[in-house]
Amino acid sequence: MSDDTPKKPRGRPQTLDADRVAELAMQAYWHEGPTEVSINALSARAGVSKPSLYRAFGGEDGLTHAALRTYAAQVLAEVLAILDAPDGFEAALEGLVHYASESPLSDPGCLFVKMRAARDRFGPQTRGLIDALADGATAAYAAFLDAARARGEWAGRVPTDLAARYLGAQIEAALARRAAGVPPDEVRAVLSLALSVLTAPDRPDP
Amino acid sequence: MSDDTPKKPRGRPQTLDADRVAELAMQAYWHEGPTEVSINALSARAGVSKPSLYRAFGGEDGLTHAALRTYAAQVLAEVLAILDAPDGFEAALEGLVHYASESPLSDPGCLFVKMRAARDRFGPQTRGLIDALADGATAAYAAFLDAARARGEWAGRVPTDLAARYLGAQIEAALARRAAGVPPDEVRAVLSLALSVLTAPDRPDP
DNA sequence: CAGATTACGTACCAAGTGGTACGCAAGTGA
DNA sequence: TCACTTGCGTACCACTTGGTACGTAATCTG
Repeated sequence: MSDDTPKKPRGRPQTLDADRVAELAMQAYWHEGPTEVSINALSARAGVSKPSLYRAFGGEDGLTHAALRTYAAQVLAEVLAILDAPDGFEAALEGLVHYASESPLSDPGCLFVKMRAARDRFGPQTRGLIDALADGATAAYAAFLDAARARGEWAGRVPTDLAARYLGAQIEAALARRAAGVPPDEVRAVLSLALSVLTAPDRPDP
Repeated sequence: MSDDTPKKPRGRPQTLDADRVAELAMQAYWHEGPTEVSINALSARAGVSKPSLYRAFGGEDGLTHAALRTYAAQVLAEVLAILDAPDGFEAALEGLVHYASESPLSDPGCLFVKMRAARDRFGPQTRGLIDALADGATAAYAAFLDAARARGEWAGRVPTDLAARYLGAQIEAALARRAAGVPPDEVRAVLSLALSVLTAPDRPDP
């Protein structure tokens, strides 16, 4: 309760809704590819002048950062929540497969995957966020696998950290193929086959 | 023997070596990414004027087409030759894994994969070549698997065409991860794990 | 009301993009 | 020698990119 005074600002009232613009930018980057959408086009589409954009986000880096932040809060969080599903290991895996191959949510691919692929086109803020999200994702995968192993639902002989990386790589590849226009059934077939490595029992040693 | 006369051309002699320029363009696109290299930069680097480039290749589409053509003849052909190795199925697979994960040849990734990912940034010629090469690759994979099955070296229960798509997808993903800077050992570990689906014996039905 | 303060958009900037008009050099044939 | 043909590069084109200088409109304080 130190700075509780909601004193009105003095000058002209602000009419730009930064959240709305960030959301719009996210959609554009997501569906059309982050390298395909220019600031010029974006400001025109949002009905906002370019200087206003720069005032609100401080440049392209700030804009891409805000867009990715929005995407993470809005989409990635929901996806990672699949891992905490109460139906057990195989059900969570099935949820992941569904998300990455068939869900209309990822029909245009995944903004995070796309931005990760074009990582060095972005400024330092955005790069930092990309890296942080990547770390968070693999950590979440690892925790998921650890928990499953502890609960006895997963008995794979593959080390947990390799399995986590594997899981991440396969999901990412599926999302990339999705964005490239591969039909969902095919993406699903390939992804299921790949993940069967985790669910299938080990081959007996000869 | 209809047009056998090697009559000298009439005008100024040509000094531009189109093959050399195509090779140079291929290297640049390959190592720096096909969308990162502009015609301006390329013509400067090749010590050739821009109009000369346009005369020789007829525009950006022609240039990217020539570069990819060069890459296909020079690199992809050699890679596909791995599939015909006389040491058998597993050896050929091992060769593929080595190529896609550790070989310095694919340290900068694969130009074909990169161009396929940015497919719709290119003109019709280049797009056509990309599609043709993609079809050729999956056909080669399918033929490889068919032959292995016929020879009795592969007894996987997975249908051949799915296995071919799977193989292609995994190789492509490995090359993409390679280009993204993932360390070779990690790429290899993930790729080997993925391909173990093909080599491991089937799980017995319960 | 006057003056300070703030956010707004017009109109610009330099740099880079793919692409080309055109004059000139370097040869061949008559 | 002289016309003709051909390849070459300078110097430009229109357009897009990310980014900004600056005048002005809208509000609060005095």
